[in-house]
Amino acid sequence: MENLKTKILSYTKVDMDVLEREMKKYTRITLRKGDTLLEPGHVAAHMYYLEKGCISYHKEEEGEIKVLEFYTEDVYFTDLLSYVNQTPSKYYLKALEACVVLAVDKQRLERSFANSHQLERFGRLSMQEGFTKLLSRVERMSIRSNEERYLRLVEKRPDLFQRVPNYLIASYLGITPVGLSKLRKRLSKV
Amino acid sequence: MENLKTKILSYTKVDMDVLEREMKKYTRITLRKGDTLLEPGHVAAHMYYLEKGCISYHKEEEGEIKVLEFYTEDVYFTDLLSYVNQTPSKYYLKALEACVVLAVDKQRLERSFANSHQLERFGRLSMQEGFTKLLSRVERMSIRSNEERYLRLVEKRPDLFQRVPNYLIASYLGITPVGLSKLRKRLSKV
DNA sequence: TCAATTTATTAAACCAGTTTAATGAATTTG
DNA sequence: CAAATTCATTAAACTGGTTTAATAAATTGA
Repeated sequence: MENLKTKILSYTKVDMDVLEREMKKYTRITLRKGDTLLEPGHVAAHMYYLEKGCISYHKEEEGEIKVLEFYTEDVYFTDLLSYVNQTPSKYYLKALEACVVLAVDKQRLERSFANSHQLERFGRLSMQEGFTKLLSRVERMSIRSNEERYLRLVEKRPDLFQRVPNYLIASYLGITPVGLSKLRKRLSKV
Repeated sequence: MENLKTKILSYTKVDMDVLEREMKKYTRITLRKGDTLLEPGHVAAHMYYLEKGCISYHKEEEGEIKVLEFYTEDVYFTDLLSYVNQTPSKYYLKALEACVVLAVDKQRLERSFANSHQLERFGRLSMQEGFTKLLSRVERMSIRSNEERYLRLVEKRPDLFQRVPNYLIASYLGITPVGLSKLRKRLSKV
């Protein structure tokens, strides 16, 4: 749990005894490639911390996949839309590789926040960080040409191309696998 | 300040004396159409609450406008990327109509959070709400066809079409004004 | 209120990405 | 390890949006 502790402390000071007690609330889950952490119709009851691996946050409708986000090491994630309102999710959280995840359920986490100003503060700041990251994503999505969006992704998250299949990258970029293939070919010619 | 108080209390309980003291930290700013609250190169020093009007959060590069968000009544807003890291902004926050805005500077707000667990909690929950709203935006952006994205916007934020010029709507949707015009014509024919 | 400016529409030529389908490469699994 | 499945590329025909430019409509402001 060292990475998680370090993560929390990177946001704000938390007393060691509080932090140790907090760690006890998390359970470690190991996932094999293809395993599902959340699927449509279910309510997201947990907040997750990704110790190891890569998770896709995506929708599947009419046989089409729409990737909203790829999560990689040392980030918090869940389906926030379902988690916040405790409504059925429309999304999948699926392991793209073998993963190790730390899970804490919402009630417990809320209780921690209520009982400790320090942890509440950590909660606010980590939420803020997630927000700014998503804002960068929107910034990148708002680029009109596929080519520029692709190049930006190569620049910002080069690791994804090693660990995520091409057709999911295409979906993340908002194009078809065929479109991505043509785009790459065009780029390699110049 | 009644709307703002109600907003804060909708997130969590805050003692009246704390709330009243908090209100004193906000200053009311009135903007005329076209006025700028933040421009590129400047650091976002304030968090804002929009009492009245409509604000665009956008970028201007090579004569092209890219709208990331439209803010309307009773939401918090700022350039979070600049605000959080205190780095120069790349964006504009501009009044699309006459606006009334409440502003509080970051230092003061941070001090409030540090001094009051209740306010810290409010900070966390309002950040969470902003996050989920942005997530819905990403969800809508990830729709591939312009037509569906347009119809979704008509459904979700019909008011925007009354108060925002068409070419900004087009930018928000990720297409050109010409493209939007053609799209509307096609839809009206069916 | 009229002139100046900004915004919206239309047209025409063009192009990047889509769809469908086929082939080949790579990965998974019994 | 071979067979089955999944994934990536290519081709061809098509389509929806782009660019550029011109005109019309609406808004602004002197």
